[in-house]
Amino acid sequence: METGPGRKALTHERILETAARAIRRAGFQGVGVADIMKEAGLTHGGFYAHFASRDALLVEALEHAGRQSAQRLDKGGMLRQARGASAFRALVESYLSDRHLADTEGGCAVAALVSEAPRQAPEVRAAAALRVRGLLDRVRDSLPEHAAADAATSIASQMVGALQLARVLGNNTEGRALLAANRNALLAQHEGLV
Amino acid sequence: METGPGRKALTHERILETAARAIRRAGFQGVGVADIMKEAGLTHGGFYAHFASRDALLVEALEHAGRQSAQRLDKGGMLRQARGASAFRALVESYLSDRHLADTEGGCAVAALVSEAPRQAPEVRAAAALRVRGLLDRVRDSLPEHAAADAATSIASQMVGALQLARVLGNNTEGRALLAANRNALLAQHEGLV
DNA sequence: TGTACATCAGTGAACGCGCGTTCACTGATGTAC
DNA sequence: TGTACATCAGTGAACGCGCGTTCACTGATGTAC
Repeated sequence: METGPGRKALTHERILETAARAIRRAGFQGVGVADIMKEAGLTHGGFYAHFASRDALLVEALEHAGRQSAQRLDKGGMLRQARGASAFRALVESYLSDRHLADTEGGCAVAALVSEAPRQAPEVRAAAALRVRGLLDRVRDSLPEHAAADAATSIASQMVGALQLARVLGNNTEGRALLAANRNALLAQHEGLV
Repeated sequence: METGPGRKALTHERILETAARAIRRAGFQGVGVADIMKEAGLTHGGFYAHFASRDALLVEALEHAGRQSAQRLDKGGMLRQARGASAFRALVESYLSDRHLADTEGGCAVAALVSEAPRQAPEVRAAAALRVRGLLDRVRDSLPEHAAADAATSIASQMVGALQLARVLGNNTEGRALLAANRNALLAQHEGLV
């Protein structure tokens, strides 16, 4: 195992990576400090050498998930755009994909955690609000300049809502149909823009 | 205090009423059996004379919240329609109102609990799926018959997503602006229908 | 009418368990001389 | 080159606490005779 300076930073990153997946999978309240440390291959005692508190971890984990989503969306978007799709179509097809429906753990943190966010400690809630603004920006960036000012807001709301409703219905015909209906409606609705 | 048959049923109802508000306020995992019983004016020991388990309470509480929302929407809708609004406009203005933004506890259970629902026990999750279908039906009923088949799905997704995103941003200018943008977009978009 | 008993909603102490957090310790590495 | 010490990431036992659930009990009411 690597030692010296840099080792702790690597461990820190590993805990964050684990936590970012864990909170999306199980919710803010669904995983404990000990679970996360164990999943990261450590014992729980060392936790407070890395984070001041559980809430501090949640904040950093949200930021980590945000960076990760940005990367993922960039990659997926470029692939789809290489196949000739507009930025907007690429975003919608990626966000409302069956893959994203199934992969809560590796997907958008906003969709995975929105309804819990308002109940968290102020710092955690603030980090979640940042993530919401980030998502709004992403949607805005995918739209052409002449799009209406409110368009990004509506589209983001619909995407987040659709993914969540589909997840409650389940990763089955019913859930996927809800997702497909939203995909079609969004693409048809903004046909003029793309 | 009332006695004899009927007393237990009244208490049961009171626990449900309390629980239905509590889960919307604090989330499925945010309130304990003892909290709810205390809030209902009882001690926690009597809980299992009313419900087989905590999950059984959650199921009944979701159903209760569903009935309550239906009533509330009916009432609000009729008021607005009496003032000349279409059923669709009444629904959108009520669901995406500043009042609903502020009143998580007394509002739509779907918006309050969606992202947590997929993580609950199968029975609870099934009850949540029922509530989602109920919401979809409500939206469908507010639309004229010639509306596109997918319209209700899109609209419900957007409404749920918008309310949640606004709640993360907060009951402030930013949150209310997001709500207003969604209201405007929805009403403008479906102008032909109403 | 009055007494004895059955019913049953609700009480409160207790259970085993897992949580977030603390802390004295270990043991491998880097540094001083 | 070899020895003694400092550093520090990670360990594991322990803490106080609140959870969901159980259960023997209370005490008010309804019923039988």
